Parts: sequence; C-alpha cells; structure tokens
Amino acid sequence: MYCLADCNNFFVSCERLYDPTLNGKPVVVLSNNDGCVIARSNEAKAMGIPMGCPAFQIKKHIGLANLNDVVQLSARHTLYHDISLRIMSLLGRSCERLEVYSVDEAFFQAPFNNPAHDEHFLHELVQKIYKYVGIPVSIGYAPTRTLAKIASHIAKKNPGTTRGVYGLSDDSLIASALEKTAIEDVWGIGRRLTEALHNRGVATAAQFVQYPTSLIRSLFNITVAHTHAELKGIDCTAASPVTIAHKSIMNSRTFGGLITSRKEVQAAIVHFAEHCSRQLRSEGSVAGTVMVYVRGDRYREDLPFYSNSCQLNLATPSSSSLTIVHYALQAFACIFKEGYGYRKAGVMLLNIQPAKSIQMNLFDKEDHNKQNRLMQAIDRINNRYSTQAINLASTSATGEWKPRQKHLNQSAQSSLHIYSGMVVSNKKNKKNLSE
DNA sequence: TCTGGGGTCCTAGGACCC
DNA sequence: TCTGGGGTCCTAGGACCC
Repeated sequence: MYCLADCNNFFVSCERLYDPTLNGKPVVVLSNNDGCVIARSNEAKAMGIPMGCPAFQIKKHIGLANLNDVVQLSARHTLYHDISLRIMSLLGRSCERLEVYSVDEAFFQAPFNNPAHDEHFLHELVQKIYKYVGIPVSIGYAPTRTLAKIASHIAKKNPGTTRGVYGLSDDSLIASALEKTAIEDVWGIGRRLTEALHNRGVATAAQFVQYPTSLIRSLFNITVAHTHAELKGIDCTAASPVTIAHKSIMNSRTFGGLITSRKEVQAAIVHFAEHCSRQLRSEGSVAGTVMVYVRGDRYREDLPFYSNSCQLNLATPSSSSLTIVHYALQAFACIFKEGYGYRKAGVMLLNIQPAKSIQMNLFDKEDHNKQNRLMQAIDRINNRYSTQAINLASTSATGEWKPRQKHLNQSAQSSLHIYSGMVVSNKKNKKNLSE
C-alpha cells in the first residue's frame, strides 16, 4: 500500500506556526514579486480566492469590501524549506521507502499489510508531526500513488470524520471514491485533458475508468494510460523509482520592475548562474550545458516585446561557479539587445551527470583541481555564515532586479530569528560530527 | 510532372505537477 | 499599477544515415 502524507495549506501553516494571531483568519501567501496566490488558508478558500490568482485580482473574487479581511503575505521559501526538512526527516525515521515528492508531500509504504494496524500507525504519525513540528498533515493510503492522492484529498476535506487519515483499502471504497471525484481532480489530468474528456462525456474518475484501456491509449498518450491504470489499482510506477539527482537545475526571477540597463540584467544572470552552480555542487553533479534566457513584459502591449534564449555546451562538464558564470555571460551577450525593457531572466543547467563520471582533458586537469578546491572553500564559508557571505564581484550591482516583497510578516521576524538559530545549531552539530 | 523505406538522434514545444 | 518558480515526461517532426 502506498501512503501519501500531504501538509495542509503548507505555506500558510508555516506562517501561522510563527505568528499564531493568523489562526482563524483568511490568509494567502503570495509568490515572488507578490505576484500570485500560491497558498490559501481554509478561510481564504471558503471566500472563493482561487489558487494561482494574481494578487491584484483578489478583490474581483471576494468583493472590495472584504479585501481588508484577507491577510496577504510575501513568501519566505527558506523558512518553508527548513520546516519541510524537519517533517521529511521525521517521516524518514518512521516510515519505509520514503520518496519526497515536493516541499509538502511525500510517499511511503504502509508498514503492515493490515488496514486496521496501518490506520492506527498513520493516525499516530499525524499526531507526532503536529506535536513535534506543528504542521497539520493529511495522509491517504491506497494500492497506487494516484489512488493515494485521492485518499489524502478525502482525508483533508473531512477532518472531522477521518481525523486526517483515509484509506482506500478495498474495491468498494475505491469505487465510491471514484464516483465522487471529478475528473479534473485526478492527479495527472490537467486543464487540456479535462476539456478533451468532458467533450467525450467523461466528468468523473469513475466514468474515466469505464473507458477501455485500448481506447485510452489510442486517443491519448502513455502518461494518460498510466493514470487510467493506476485508478484501476494497477501500479505503474514501481518499475521506475523516483529519481534522486536532478536532470536540470534552473534559477530565474521576474524582476521588481522593467529593466533596461545591460549591467543590471547581467548582474541578475551572474546571480542565477552562481546559485545554480551551488546547487549543482551540493548534489555532487556537473553540467554539460548552460542555457540563459531573457524576456520582456508579456502583459505590456504598449511596448515592443523581445524574448530570446541561448544554450552553450561546455568544453568539459563542470560545476565551478567561475566556469558556469563565464558561459552564462557568453550566452547572455548573444541574446541581449539594447533598447528593450526586460522583466524576467533565468539560467538553466542541462546535461547533468555525476561529477565522478566525467572524462577530463589532460590539460584541463590541473586547472580543474584548483577550481574545485576554491569552490569547496567558498561553499564551506557560505554554508557556515550565510549564503551571501562570498559571491562573485559581478553580482554586486544595484540590485534593481530583485523582486518586491511588500508583505513580509513583520510580527514573525523575531521568531524567525530564533528559529534560524535552532537550525544553525543543528547544522553545526552535524558539521562537528563530520569534522 | 513523377523522388523509397527504415532507422536513429536531437530539439522544441506541449502538458502536467506542486 | 499589478500576472511565480522549478521541475518531469512525452511527442512530433526535422536532420541525417544507409
């Protein structure tokens, strides 16, 4: 049996953890640049604020008079990431074969082959996470991941009856859950597929399952066929375990405003490239390709729009910030055009492979080892003091490109400080052990 | 006038996820 | 005024080869 643990309204729950005055209020967390709603409390959902809604359109959904009731917060992803690590480590210690699927979700295997025992174990797990981390979690379990997703939704929607845990442990429970699940709520069925299925008279998961497998395969693609099989209880992912190493690493931002200065966009590119390189090294990998893109403001019809990207292959795959920034700047020089306003840019690393596997040019070797030692030293300093303690000189422009964050929760700043202290001390302990 | 058949590899773009 | 960021997988179609 697959279990799925899913944190309830995760980012909002994190904010509430450090600012209990938010409890009971409609709260939304906004994406970078305070652009879109990326998390909503139950109260905010009940008011009709949709997921992904641009912040300036909230009033359209709830009415201007209610706007002041909604607490809007700028996202603090480092905080959410740290809390996520605590939950995942607790799950990792309690469960078998943990697969962290996203910042707020993880799959694992039910420990007993017995619904009553499993249910008891999972209820205790929900309580344990709430007691030690303070985040409410819902858990669903079922024969496949896709069904476990549906089960966790049921658990989340019905906290009173399920107390946070719901299992699809036999065929009749599965059949009745599929009846009540709209096709668009099935994991893997997005907007386009929903439209295509509606056109064929399929509105629920139960109707979808009735379709013959051969017809599904001929009408759609293999991914849809897998979803179809998973809903019928056939596990399609067992053969392909979740991959651990990334195949691409990306860092990009929408700028706080329209930027025309070459120097300023370039500073952002250097920052992104350096950030990607750090992540690459932390995963023990090297990249063979660097991609850079820039784009204007797609919503400004009064201005000429320009968007372009350039991809360069490295002579030898590398994880050195110096090398990757060098290539990123070359790519940037190919696509930057004076006279346009830029609203977004990003760097992506591709052709990622384990550092151990690279074939090195004999003449590169000495230089490569030198750069490796330099990068290790920089990473150690940045890990110990702050991620910004050392960075390349070219990133220090005016920072005009940095996104706006007008809604940082001030009342939570002091507690965040205490919280960071705890995390740092944990890291130190780990380090002392390894050193 | 009239242009095969079969295979591989790569890339761009679409669709999906949180 | 204002519209996120970071991923994965699949497919169609082009380029190339014999």
